[in-house]
Amino acid sequence: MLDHMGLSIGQVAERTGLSVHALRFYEKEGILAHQVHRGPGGRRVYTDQDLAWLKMCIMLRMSGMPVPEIRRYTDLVRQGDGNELQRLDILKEHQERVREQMAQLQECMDLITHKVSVYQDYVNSIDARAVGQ
Amino acid sequence: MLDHMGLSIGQVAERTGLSVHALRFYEKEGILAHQVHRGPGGRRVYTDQDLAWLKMCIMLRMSGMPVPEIRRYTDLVRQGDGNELQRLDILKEHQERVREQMAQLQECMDLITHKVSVYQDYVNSIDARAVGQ
DNA sequence: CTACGAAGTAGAGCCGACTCTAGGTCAAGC
DNA sequence: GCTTGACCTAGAGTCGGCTCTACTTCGTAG
Repeated sequence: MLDHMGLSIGQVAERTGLSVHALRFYEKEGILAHQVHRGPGGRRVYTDQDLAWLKMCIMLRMSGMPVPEIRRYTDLVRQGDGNELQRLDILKEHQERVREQMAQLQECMDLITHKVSVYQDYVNSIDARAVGQ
Repeated sequence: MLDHMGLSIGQVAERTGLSVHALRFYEKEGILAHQVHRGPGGRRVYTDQDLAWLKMCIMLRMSGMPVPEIRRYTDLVRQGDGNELQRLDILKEHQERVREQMAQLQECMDLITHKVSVYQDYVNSIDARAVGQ
């Protein structure tokens, strides 16, 4: 086992819920802010920062940001100071998309809730009749 | 053009936002409640009910219900009265998933909003400094 | 009578995001 | 010294949901 600082890919998989495959895939896709350090035998050693960054990427993915756009954002961060406005733009755009997505979902939810209550009433009325007999 | 009742596939595509390809695909996948009537030359003629059903399917898809599950639901409806409890189950399950999805999205939204405000403040502070010079 | 546009069918292709396979290295434990 | 298990790489495969292709058939307009 590695010493107390530095996590193996398996440990990161456990902590993030991603598969080791997905972790390697993300790395290949260039969405890790800084190159992952390698330990003996060429094994990946993740820092806590790597973990934190990954967790943010997971949030972005969960909310539907495509991998290539996460890479664009990551690239900006990697390039360092001076491009904060561009980073902000990406985030704001995504924020807008998430907002729309939530509105849509809410609309769907309203419809579903309506249908559920209609069916529930119907089912209840059938039950009541059965009991009454 | 078809007479006032009955829509062509193109008209349905327009009204639903789906492509004609997608409409044929949905039909092949069996997610139309009732078989689409055919007009002269074997062309599809959609009724207003078909349209309404499609719109509901679109809501279910938008909220992430997989096509096979929409089919399961559709099959129940096609089979007619007596299986309302099963329909209700499908809807309730989906409702739960949508609820979870919205909670997740909200979590992501909170993170993004936080990051946006941090970057916004930073960008503003840079601007202020530039103006002050 | 020719051309066009909108429809039809069957089936292949595409895209994104993983997921898995094959074959290999290495350290620890029996 | 052999097995096991976690890791490595490169690249192939999968899956869902369309999307597109190829080719045909109509009905109307020029």
